[in-house]
Amino acid sequence: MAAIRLHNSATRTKEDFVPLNPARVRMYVCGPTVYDRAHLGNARPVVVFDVLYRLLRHVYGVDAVTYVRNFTDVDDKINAAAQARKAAGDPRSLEALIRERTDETIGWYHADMDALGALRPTFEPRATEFIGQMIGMIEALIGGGHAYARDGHVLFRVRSYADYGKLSGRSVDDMIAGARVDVAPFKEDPLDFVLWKPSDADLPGWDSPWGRGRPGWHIECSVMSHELLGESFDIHGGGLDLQFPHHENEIAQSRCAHPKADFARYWLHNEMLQVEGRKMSKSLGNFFTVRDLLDRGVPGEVIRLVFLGTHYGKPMDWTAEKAQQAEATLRKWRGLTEGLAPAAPLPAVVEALSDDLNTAGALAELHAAAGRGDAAGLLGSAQLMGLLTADLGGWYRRTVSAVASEVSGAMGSTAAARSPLGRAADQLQALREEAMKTRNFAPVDARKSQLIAAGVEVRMSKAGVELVPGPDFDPAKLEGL
RNA sequence: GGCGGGUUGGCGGAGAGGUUACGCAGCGGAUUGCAAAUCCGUGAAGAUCGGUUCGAUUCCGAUACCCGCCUCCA
Repeated sequence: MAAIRLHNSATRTKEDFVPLNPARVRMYVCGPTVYDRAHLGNARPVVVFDVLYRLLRHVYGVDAVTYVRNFTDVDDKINAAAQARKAAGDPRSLEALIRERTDETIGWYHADMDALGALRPTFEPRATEFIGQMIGMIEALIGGGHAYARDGHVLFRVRSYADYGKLSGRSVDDMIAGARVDVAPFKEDPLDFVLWKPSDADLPGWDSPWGRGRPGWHIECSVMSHELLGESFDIHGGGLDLQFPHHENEIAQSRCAHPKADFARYWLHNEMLQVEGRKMSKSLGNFFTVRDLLDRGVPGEVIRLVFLGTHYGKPMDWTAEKAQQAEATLRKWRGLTEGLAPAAPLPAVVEALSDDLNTAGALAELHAAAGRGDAAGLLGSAQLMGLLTADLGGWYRRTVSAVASEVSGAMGSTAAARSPLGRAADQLQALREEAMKTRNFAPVDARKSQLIAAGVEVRMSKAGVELVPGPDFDPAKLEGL
């Protein structure tokens, strides 16, 4: 079995992955703040770490891997959404409105990520379910001299952790010199960050030794990873934008609260997503959600394949052209593998994935397998990457080709039972057989043009007629034919 | 301003100090009533300038350009 090698952000080198316990491989990935639909950028870490999850399950066994991805359901944007509904006259309590909003968003998130073929993590904890443990960890940090309470706030004392900045390659002094943010008066040091902050009456809050309040952002991940994975675990992942300050702060909290433990041993960060060469942003008008793409008819499997074409450590550019190419590739592969049983994943594919998730290299091996006609190997390997699975094949089955009945005489009673596309294929076949006798191909060409105009790909050969609906297929245009 | 990453053929995008990446597009051929699809074959690269080396696109340095983070966006 090829050893897995991963680029560890903490050491900036590619290292052999050696789990603390091969029978219990543990991975934590920072999940979404559930205030709205996931945008396309949110989907990248989901797909990246889904591939890693699948690889770890393949290597260590399905039951040997524990994958935790949290939901952040305490957040000012969530509060704002709930307050807006309350202001609009909703009689329910703020807590009920927040819960409704986060429940709804989590449902969307699950539906959208399922559509990308991402397996559900082993645990998906919500921050609000761990408030008590957060208060406990904050108290421990205060007790250890790593945090202090001021005016209802509790702040982490950054100077108390010597390695602060190590993960992201920053020095505390440089950051203070370049700081752009106004420093709150209750901070001992400009970089100290909030562990707990007070809530007034129209904000959600929990009772604590420091008054009614709510947790800061970073503490939840330290607490939930500790509760579900322990003081030391193997992999911690997330987007590169989280490296600082979020992950830096997580490390500081966790290592100060549990000084004898490693916390996370391998840090993986995926690079950001761009759209047509530019940062995705609302102001540039290129902002869209996963659901937007799915509704526009881009299958989740296509999104997934586009993502896997770029190594996770490099910025990925989403383009319409890539989506088209990916769809063509999947159409071809699904055609090759339809109805087959998957073989074991090809060693070359496992090897590529084991080399720091070289998904682009693995895809090249898939192409090679297709080229040499190893359809079962292609299928098994693709499924290891979450592609060509039964769950993701709906879009393909809906556009599966219609082949004309062998003999024109068979059209009679069976024609009515065939799909519109099947009937069109039968008709074209009949026209063609007639034309082969008369040598007048004009009627065939005319019908062919109509079908192409309806978004259908027309294939004619000695074997017969085959109609394949393309991405622009419009069944309504077949009606009049 | 501080820190980090990147620059590969028409496009996308990998690995490897010396040997074909791969996909799409292009070109040639097979096939086809014509096409499409499919199959076979094929040209094309390594931002710039230096250095190390027998040899670098691959290692080191500089320059240019691009991008990200520093603002509770993955």
